[in-house]
Amino acid sequence: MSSHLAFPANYTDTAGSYLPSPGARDQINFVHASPIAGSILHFSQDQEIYGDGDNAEHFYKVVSGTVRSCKFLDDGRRHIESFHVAGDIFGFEDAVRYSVNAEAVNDCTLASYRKTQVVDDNHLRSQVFSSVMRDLARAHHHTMLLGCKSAREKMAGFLIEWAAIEPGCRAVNLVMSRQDIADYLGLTIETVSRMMSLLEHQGYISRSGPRHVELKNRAALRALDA
Amino acid sequence: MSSHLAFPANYTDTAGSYLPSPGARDQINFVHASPIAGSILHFSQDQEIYGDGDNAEHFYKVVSGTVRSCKFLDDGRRHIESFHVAGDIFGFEDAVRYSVNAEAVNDCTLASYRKTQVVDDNHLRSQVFSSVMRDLARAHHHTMLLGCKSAREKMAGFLIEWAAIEPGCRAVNLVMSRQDIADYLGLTIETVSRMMSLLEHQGYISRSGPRHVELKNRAALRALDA
DNA sequence: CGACGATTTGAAGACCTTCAACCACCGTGG
DNA sequence: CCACGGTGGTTGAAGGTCTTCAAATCGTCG
Repeated sequence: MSSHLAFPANYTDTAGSYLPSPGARDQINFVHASPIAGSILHFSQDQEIYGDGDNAEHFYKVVSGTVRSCKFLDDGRRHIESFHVAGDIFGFEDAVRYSVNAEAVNDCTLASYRKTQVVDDNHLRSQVFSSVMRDLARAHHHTMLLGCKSAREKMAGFLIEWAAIEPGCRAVNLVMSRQDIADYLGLTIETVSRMMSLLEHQGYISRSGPRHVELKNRAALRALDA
Repeated sequence: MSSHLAFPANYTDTAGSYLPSPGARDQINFVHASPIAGSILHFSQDQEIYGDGDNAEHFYKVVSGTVRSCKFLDDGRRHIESFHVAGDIFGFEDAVRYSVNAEAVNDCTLASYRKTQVVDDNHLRSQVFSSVMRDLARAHHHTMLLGCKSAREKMAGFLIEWAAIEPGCRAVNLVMSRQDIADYLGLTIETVSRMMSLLEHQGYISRSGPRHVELKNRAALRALDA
């Protein structure tokens, strides 16, 4: 990726939401409806997709499952930058090498593309651009969660984020571990756990298993978020 | 911005750094060397450039001065998303309305463009795309600062970020107030002040006035950052 | 000089973390 | 069948970091 990567794209304005995967469903449908320009890959839980420092020749689109982008500090601290769900594109970096690790949160199926493919494929290019804009909006929302929120507000914001993935339904299925949530929110697993219990005690949510949360009062949660 | 915004661009891979304004100098030079496709505007300190919710028809390039993008929460808390310095493009949003406020940190000069201009102007489009990719990388770095760093490390990271703006020189001129720094780092002004004193006491920096900092040991600061 | 805002410093308290123990779930194997 | 061990999650108590509230100092501009 030395110098010129042609990047023409008719991009569709997605009325940018900061929430995960607005339009994710459409994109899933697209994957199924159209021939996929990339090759299909499978990864099992916690498997590395690429590593910080690897050659960033490819980027990926999630067909099914969930992927985390994370970074490790020298002393072992881990920071999760983002989660990618079905329809999301990730790994398209403006650099020779990846700056993060990408790992499968659970078993997942990905379509892989070469960065050079965006030169010829208008539709793909447009999707990549939309994806980058969406990532930017999400990253900004993430900085707000991390920068000026209490633990309870962070937890509420996280749940609202994930509730948006399945818009119809009140139940949120947390596919990631408490450690993943903690490293995403800049908390410890104990605090995450405590905040879950607190939100339940305060009537915001109810739980039927650690990873299955029902939102009892979405409006109130959203108020904590914004 | 209803649906199709043509977005073809030959973008140059800037070997993406997360630090502020890699290539800022080139872009400044470009501003001076080429006819500016946008109209020139001036803003005085603390003046609003646009507000959260305004129509996002335009975007801007900083010619001189510094701009902050920030968001206000209902209860008055403020979060600073990013600072934009000479050469940076900001306000190019994938939505009908801005999601943040943009304000002049100090007196500044901007070039303003309509979003539709990117359709015809290849060079501008390319710059916008590079800018978006750079913003994304910076936002990710910002989430890391906020998410898994102590106050001292945040302060060090911030100084390193600003030192990169004037790469040659050891002295950093902080154009923004302590409150701005605090709202960017998710700290209070008192903590920012204390960390400045601490870093000075520990020999990382020395100060000749509150906003003029000399980095005595850049390598050590960088170690705190990464 | 004097006044005002910005910054620094101090002391007490809140929130989150750390360290530790406990619980729930699940597959294995006796 | 139940005992056992392992993993992931929850809860409790003590401690540390950052915040809050308050006061002092610095800098700038009239």
